[in-house]
Amino acid sequence: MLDIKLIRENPAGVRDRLKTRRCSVDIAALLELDERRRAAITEGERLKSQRNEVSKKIGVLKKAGEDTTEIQHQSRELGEQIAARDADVRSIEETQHQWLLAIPNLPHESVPEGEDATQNVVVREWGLRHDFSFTPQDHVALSETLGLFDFERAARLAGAGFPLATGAGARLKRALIQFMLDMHTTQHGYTEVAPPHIVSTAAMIGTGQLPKMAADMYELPADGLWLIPTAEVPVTNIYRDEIIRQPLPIKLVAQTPCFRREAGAAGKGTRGLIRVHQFNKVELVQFVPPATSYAALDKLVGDAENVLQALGLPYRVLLLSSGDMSFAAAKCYDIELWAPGHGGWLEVSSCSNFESFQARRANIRWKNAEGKNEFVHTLNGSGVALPRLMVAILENGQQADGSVVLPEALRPYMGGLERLTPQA
RNA sequence: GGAGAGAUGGCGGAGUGGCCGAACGCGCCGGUCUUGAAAACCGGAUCCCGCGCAAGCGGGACGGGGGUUCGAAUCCCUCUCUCUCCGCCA
Repeated sequence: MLDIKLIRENPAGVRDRLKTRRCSVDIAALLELDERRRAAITEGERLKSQRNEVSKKIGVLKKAGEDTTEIQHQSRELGEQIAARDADVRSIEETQHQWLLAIPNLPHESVPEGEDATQNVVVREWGLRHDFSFTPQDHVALSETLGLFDFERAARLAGAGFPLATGAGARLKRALIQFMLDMHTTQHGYTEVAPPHIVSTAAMIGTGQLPKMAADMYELPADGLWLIPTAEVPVTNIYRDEIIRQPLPIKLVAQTPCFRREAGAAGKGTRGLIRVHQFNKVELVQFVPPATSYAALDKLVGDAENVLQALGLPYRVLLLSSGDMSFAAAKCYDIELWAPGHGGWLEVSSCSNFESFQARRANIRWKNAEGKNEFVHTLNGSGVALPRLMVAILENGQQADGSVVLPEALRPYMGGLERLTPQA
């Protein structure tokens, strides 16, 4: 949520920056509404001040045993006027609040202006995309011969897009989770948390999924709850409505399933594990002092990259253009893995600085150096998402004989196994 | 799911209709004393919003929301959460 004061102080600047993400807001109308809101508040407070005086007088007169019928009548009338003013204020505030909730974050000045993903900027590339002496297979074919996933039978359980890992595939998934959590907690300074996978509407509003993304999420209407689309939601909301007293930054890592309806996304290019309704993801979340949030973002991207480097997988880092960023982000880097069988890059991580956008929605503050309450900056990034990571491991590690050589760093988590071999 | 108890400032804990934003204790900040520290003593400190260049003025907040009343931390309703007991249960 943007600060209405910022909009008031620099309406043209806000409008222009929103325009770079193809969002146009009627700033003038919003400010006019704000004008009305403040006028109603001022008038209501003037009346309340009057009533307070009159009430005080009633107390004094009663104590003196005097008649207060007339003055009580006066106070009651004031009360009625106040109630009317308060109703105005509430209704205007509600309108304004809904309006502000629907406005995306302002892009940071370092974000390249662009219409969409085609204007994203490749910041760096790491690792070698090696040539195969044979035609590389895609992960669906590989996992079939290796017996890692059963896509056919999985459809019986919840339909397409809900993968069923089997045997070494299930173990690989577990090993990767363990491997990544260990790395972030022991090398990057994160504290592991294990949050609920279901959250309230308030939590979804706090991180910005609602009201905009309702159609993309699984809802439990009987309970007013939602399945999380990412651990970002429960983990960021841990500190909702709180003034954080402990020293910042707070760095948390969580591994959870993520549920996404991906409505309308089925079809080509979504085979196997590429785009699924349920997947696991290791998520990094930080609460930092505003002054350090951009340095923290760079470091956060590095934390995710370290996972891929340790696994020896070729990747590239993109700086997203203003038009391609998600609703709440001020700046965002994507990390994409090279998938030779798929023949393209696969996004496995998205690392964003939300500045105070989420903190303002979720009301997360801290005591800054001057002892003043201030909204924190929140960041998060995948570290990393599992299905596409598995795709890359399989497709990059495949051999001519159909086996897959596992990254060395992963072997201790696979009971020393060096390679996945076809089932007899 | 049923019955009961409770929710007050950073923490503990008073306060049951009218200068209560809230006694008191702890903790915190500043000062005096001290070579330094502790102790003791003195002083200070909540947050949100509106108006104002500012000094400041005003409004609101005692878990959330609503109500009664001229006036609510205090009375009523409701929701949430915590605790105790019973039931159910992986």
